Amino acid sequence: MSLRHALLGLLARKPASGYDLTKEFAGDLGRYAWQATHTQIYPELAKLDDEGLVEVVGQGPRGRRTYAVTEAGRAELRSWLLRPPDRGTVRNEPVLRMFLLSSLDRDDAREYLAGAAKACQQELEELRASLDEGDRDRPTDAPLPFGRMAGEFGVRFYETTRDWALWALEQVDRGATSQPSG
Amino acid sequence: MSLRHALLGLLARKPASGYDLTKEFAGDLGRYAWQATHTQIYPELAKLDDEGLVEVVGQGPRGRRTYAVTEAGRAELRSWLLRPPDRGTVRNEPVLRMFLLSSLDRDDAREYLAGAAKACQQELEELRASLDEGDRDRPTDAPLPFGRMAGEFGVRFYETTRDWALWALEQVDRGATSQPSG
DNA sequence: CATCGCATGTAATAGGTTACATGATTAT
DNA sequence: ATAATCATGTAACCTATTACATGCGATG
Repeated sequence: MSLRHALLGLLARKPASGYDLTKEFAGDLGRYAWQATHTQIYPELAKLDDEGLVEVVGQGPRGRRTYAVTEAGRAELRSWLLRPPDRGTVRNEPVLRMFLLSSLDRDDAREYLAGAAKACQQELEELRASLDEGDRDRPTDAPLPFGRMAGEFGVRFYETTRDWALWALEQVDRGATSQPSG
Repeated sequence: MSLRHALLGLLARKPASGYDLTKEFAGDLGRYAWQATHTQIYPELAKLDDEGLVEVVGQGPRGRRTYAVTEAGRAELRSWLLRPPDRGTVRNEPVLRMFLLSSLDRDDAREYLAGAAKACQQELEELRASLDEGDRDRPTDAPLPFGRMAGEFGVRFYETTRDWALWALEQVDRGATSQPSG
């Protein structure tokens, strides 16, 4: 179960409420690594509290509860992170779509791949611009914040996916010339 | 729901039994795009059959049933693939781990990142060798099979992840010099 | 005093995993 | 005979999504 470790990891950086954590998942974290919404997060925080892995360290207006990770929680997080690299769950819908394309009509596949490559390129440019902006406001030798690491992976992942789509497009076209009858 | 479309896509290439499909998910498809086991696949095939998206086209020993996609199923698959690029579910545990590293002790993070980069490199080399071998047995201008596309994405994904890990390692080290007290 | 954002939750349903279970055929 | 592989399934449990629901506090 990765959600609880994601929560422990976020709280290990600094105490936060379920609401704060929900916002983090709505950003780059949720976009490139792991999705979650408040309906999962609140019950999971309650469970972690029961198990003594997190604790309430402050209360605020509107019933706000600020959680922090406990020593036990920190130990659990560390042991999870340093466990041997069991290859975890991978479910990537965009990639699945690309796989399945090969089972379709050539013209449809070509159109889709070209569109996908273009869309990647566009998202890439937007993301890169937004990261560059953030970098400008930060001293060059400061340690990178959490979100910046996420964004960097996003950039590289888009580039990779785009290039793969272009490559796949070539393969489809090559199939078209070698099998002119189908 | 992506599983049903994965099944339709596989069957659109050629008719197969639940058992055959299970084996496909155990390979590169399940490794880079979408995981599934027989306990999900058999019930889903039954549902697709009820809905008229697939049909039984043959029986074999031990109760083996070979399914094929129907015209309705093919239409559903096509419409799913060509639907506007709603950014789908992303849950990638290895990437999540890397994100959370920044919340840990510097020495642990450094060790993990170096290990992860090395492991990526190793998997990459194995995969690349296996793909090269397959390529040798195939005519140069033949259309690439399904699994080959998957493998290619795997190679590129490993390269990207490895390079990102090395970059992240540099960031961690940079943090160490700029904040010698922590 | 209306509206927006903060902040929390529950319930129903859908999707996915693990454990359990059975039996036929083929290879040794 | 025995074991391995083929081939199917069910049940219990866990994880995730969608829809519904409530109320406080700040801003205009």
